[in-house]
Amino acid sequence: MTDSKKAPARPALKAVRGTRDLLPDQTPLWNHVETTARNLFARYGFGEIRTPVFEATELFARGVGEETDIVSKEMFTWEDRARAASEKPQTLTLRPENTAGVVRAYIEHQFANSGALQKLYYIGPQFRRERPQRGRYRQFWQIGAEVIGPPSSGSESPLRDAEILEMLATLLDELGIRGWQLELNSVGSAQDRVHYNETLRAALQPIRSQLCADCQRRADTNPLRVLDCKVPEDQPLIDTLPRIADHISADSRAHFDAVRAALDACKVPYHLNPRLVRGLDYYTRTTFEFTVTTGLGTQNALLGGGRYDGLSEMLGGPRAPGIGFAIGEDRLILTLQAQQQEDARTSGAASANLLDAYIAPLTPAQNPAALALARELRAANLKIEVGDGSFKLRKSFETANSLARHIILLGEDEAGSELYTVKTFASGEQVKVPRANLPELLAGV
RNA sequence: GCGGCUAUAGUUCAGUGGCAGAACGCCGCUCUGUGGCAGCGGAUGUCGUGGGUUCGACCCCCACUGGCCGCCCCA
Repeated sequence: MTDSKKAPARPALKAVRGTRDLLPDQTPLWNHVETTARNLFARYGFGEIRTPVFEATELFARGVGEETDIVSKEMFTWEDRARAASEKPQTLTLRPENTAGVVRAYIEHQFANSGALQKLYYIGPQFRRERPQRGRYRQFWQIGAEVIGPPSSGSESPLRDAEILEMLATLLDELGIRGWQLELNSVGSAQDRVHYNETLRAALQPIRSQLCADCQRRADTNPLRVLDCKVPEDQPLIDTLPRIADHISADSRAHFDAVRAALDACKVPYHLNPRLVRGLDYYTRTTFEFTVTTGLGTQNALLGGGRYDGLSEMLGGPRAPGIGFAIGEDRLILTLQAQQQEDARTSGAASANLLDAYIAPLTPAQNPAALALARELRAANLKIEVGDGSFKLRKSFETANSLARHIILLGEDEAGSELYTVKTFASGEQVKVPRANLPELLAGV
């Protein structure tokens, strides 16, 4: 080592803004969420897809929409070097969402030719250059799924919409998320949306001067977003605006009614929200959000999704209607953690994730035997930590008590005999057992 | 991207223009093959970074960076 104060002061290296480390005290919960989701998706016939974390910028520009906030100001984009002088450099982007990538893969691998309905899920990081906040990070994780295929595969069926929603309700229930609410709406077909936009624009003209500054701007740039306004004073006026539900085609209405009928049959509760507008251009017909009240502050949307009947064609592919969703995994975890804290306050119980045993060699001479014993017990699928013979016995006990349910002493007494001294912390009982009986003893509580 | 609040020990947080603090945790001892409890003792640290004001700045001012809250938007 060098002298203590010689090193020149340098700024410490830190995880960059909006990114973070997930440490061992958190990762078990993440793995639990992901395992639960994988098992559930498998039961519904979904297969996993993993697409690249970066794609050609054009994919998102065309898929998500040039005018959306995501594409216009939130993407991490850079220019890749040209490989040859004759080649133009390519503009690449870290994926801000995963649906466009999945649909790109669907087209690229000619899934449509199979004629089959594709059910695909993904779990992975996404990237958006936003101001970080609770429940909003620059690298965040989404668990999502897509159902897509040629119309002949039934991809347009309202049954698919309802199945997705029912699956999500089941997932949140299985994870133990309490108090979730499903917000449901239909924004109509692409054509419906064009017509409704004009209707809305016209209706906004006479009242726009009475609206908040943001809404006055939205009235021009994106009238649909006026419906999303949260300023209390604007609400009475917004309530007078024409509703999407009254301006969608008979087909779209029938589709939406069928989705609702199937949800009712499955007893999935939902809340019709005629103002639910989603920010990505590709959404058509059914749109939805699941919200919670615990742990997320104003970022109360746990997941969102909807139908995207025209996306494949927007990306140059065949007609392939689809529906999908993305769960904000970070937000799901925040909600679960907030719930756990609530529970801890009421019950006071905090369950520790303890190892099965801590092996304490009493002198350095026992270290090799201790490691050999650990190897044997770990092979028997037990969770084991090994101390060091230089530790004082007191320290071994203290360390063992914080890490494990049992301590195994390994000293001169034990070395000669084949009997091991094992103490169980919960009961305070201490016994001597033969080596062969160790796994059974340690596995018990 | 805009506005507000904030940054002190491993952690949670006090603090005053003049020697850097508490609790918990950590280490040691009481206690040399027996932990939890208790007592005693000890170390905590570029006071986020860089400038400025001042005889003197952890404190006041500015900038930057990070975090939190709200807006925008989204998961």
